[in-house]
Amino acid sequence: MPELPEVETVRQQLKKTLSDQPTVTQVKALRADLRFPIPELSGLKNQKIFDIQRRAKYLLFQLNNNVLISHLGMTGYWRFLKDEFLNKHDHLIIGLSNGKNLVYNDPRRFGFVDLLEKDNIESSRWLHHLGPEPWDEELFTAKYMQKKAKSSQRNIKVFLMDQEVVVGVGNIYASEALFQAGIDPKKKAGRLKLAEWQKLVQVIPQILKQAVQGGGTTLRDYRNVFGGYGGHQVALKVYGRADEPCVVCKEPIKKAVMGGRSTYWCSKCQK
DNA sequence: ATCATCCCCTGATGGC
DNA sequence: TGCCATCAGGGGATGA
Repeated sequence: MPELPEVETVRQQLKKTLSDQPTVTQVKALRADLRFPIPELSGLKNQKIFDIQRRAKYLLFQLNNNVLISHLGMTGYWRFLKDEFLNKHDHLIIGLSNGKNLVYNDPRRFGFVDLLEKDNIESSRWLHHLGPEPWDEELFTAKYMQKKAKSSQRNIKVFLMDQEVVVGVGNIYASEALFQAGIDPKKKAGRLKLAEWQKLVQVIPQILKQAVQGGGTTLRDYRNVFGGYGGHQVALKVYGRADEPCVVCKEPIKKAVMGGRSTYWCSKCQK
């Protein structure tokens, strides 16, 4: 479900809503596991949530002694519980000192939570292998990408979605970025010219930022913290638009499965 | 080292 | 209406 822009939207909304830095008063897991077992969370009690951060597609709840890490998988979302009514697939409730209850809902349970020790979370099992943030101008450079792709036989679409290469780009924004950069998704990553990497390195952060500004993309499941839809789906140029005319040249948009996922592109604009 | 495949799970949709 | 197949935005584990 959520790629970087959706997770970032949720982060910003959570951070704003929890700006009073509440203390955890109660934690209740309604089942034993999501994608992975839900760890013992009673230690969160009496810890203050003083910041909400993001790394890749992970949310990081910064507490006094721990970091609660949350991945939304395909269908996970956080919201604030109204009244006492629980929904189907509510799995985790975190009671807070400000009277709010934070709830995690995830129908497919591809998401998960874990509790990390505070120091060195970058070396944790969830984060240690991750590539640079696309907004990191120091690390996410054309040179870096070219080197990383040097011996890769994979096509560029699949390569861009590899979180070890660069984080946050999922299936939607990979197609969108390649359209914006004018690059054929079938092209082998190892054969891109430096100029093409430069274009991609410029376009990827741009596309992700625009999507955050649009409140993320809701195609089916994604909901923000207030239960609302994203707004960015209207701005997608190729994703989900098979057979529709290209917004630039009117050529019908192509669709094919690459790396097991639907990929959309314009065969005239992307070479 | 690199990469394809399988799999976790529910729900929406469309064809018959 | 029911039944069935297909598909969905992620990514860890496995093994070639």
